[in-house]
Amino acid sequence: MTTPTRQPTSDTLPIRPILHENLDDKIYASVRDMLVSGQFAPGSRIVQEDLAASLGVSRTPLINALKRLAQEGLLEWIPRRGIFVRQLDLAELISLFEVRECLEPLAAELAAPRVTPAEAAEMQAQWQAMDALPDTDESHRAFVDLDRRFHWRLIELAGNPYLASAMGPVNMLAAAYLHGTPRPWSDTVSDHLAVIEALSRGDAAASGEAMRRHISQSLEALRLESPVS
Amino acid sequence: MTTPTRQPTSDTLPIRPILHENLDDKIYASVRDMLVSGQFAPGSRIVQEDLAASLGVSRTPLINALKRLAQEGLLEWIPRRGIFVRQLDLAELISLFEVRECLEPLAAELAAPRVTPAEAAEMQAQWQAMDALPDTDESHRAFVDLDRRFHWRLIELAGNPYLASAMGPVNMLAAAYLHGTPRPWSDTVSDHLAVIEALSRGDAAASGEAMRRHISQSLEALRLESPVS
DNA sequence: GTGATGAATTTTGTATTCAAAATTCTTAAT
DNA sequence: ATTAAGAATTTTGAATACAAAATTCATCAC
Repeated sequence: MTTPTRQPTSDTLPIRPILHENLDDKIYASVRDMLVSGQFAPGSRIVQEDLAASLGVSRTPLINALKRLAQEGLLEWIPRRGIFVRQLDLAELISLFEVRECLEPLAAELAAPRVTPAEAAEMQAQWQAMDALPDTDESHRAFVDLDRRFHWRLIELAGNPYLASAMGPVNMLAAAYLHGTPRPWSDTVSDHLAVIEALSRGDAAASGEAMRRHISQSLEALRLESPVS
Repeated sequence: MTTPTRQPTSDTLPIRPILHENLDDKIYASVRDMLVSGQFAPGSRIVQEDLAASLGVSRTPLINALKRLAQEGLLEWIPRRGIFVRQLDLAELISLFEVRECLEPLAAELAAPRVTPAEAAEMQAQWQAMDALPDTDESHRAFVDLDRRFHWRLIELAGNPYLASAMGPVNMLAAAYLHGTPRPWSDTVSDHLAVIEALSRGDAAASGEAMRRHISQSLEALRLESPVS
């Protein structure tokens, strides 16, 4: 550290974002995970003080986290009334997938020229392995997890921060409320492999198109489903 | 009030969202408008206590509002460092328009079957009137305002809450940082009239396509622009 | 027994307070 | 004169405190 690279002093954005984690963020992540993994009964009320106590923090940072979750749609905050765990009906899930159908292909298009051959090969291997797995609870979890990581990775690769922040809540809600896949595994796997194939060729249009087909088929399956899973 | 329609009592979502405005929301709206109308120097730092004092509120609700604005991308919140007014460069504006190019056509598609002939006629009249206006500062404001209302109305008509919440921040950022239109007025007007024509026919595909052309041409114009307006 | 009225309790919304971290300013040394 | 070190100040992060609103509970009238 011989060069004390001076920070720009005032009225300028410091260079590095820094990740000085504060309590808000930790509580946010923690409550979000509880919600996504279904640890609260849908529709149930959250009492600030109780949850604060059970997390061992004060109400102040908890409120910040809850406000954020409410903004993202996982909670419903009704002023002077209370905070409730959102419950999505089928119509809302469909609305959610209409947005996904639009944004996921964009992610794939933008990601196509940025995927390295090595990463494409790795993705392909992972999904091919998935196809061989037995239908246990364990592999179900692995499947859902790989699915989430796959879609999120494409968004990262796309390198468009506004796409990422638009997709964040959408994917979270989808994860929280879609506890079973709407279609058989093997269909999902072959869809993903088609996307990966197009990505590995760096073909943006084909990648987007393959992704659009994938999501729109999930959407079709949803439209045929019964009200609640 | 002879029928005291009892609210569902516990562990259920009350029926109506209610709009019991709290300080957070009022401060949020107020600071957002200040930011959008360019009342803070881009990149400048916001000191919580100063702003709280100038608004006549305490830091607590202000912080909530600022957190929300940071999440939406209008502010940059760096923990233990400060809060700064975001400054978008051209690359970020382009990223923003890539997302718009994707979502606005969806809004138009979904809105098409829901637009009444009366509303379509009104929109058409408004935009035709715009075309005749002289190039003054006054009519510039009117133009920007009508543009914002037009796009937002389609999103409302689309009736997809997730589309709306994805578009909210995107449109706000676009409004905040796009202080001039990237293309000549008359082009924008004819684009919009084309969209309205398709909408009035209830043709979802054509509406979406017209909207996509509109946004993608703005995007093209942006790509040719110099770094800052 | 049913329903309404009002008191008691709970819970939220906001302000205030305090400690920890960062920045700025001052002073001293080379 | 320039740099470095340390003290003073500012500002943020988080807890606590308090008032206003809503809910619950108990009592009483019919």
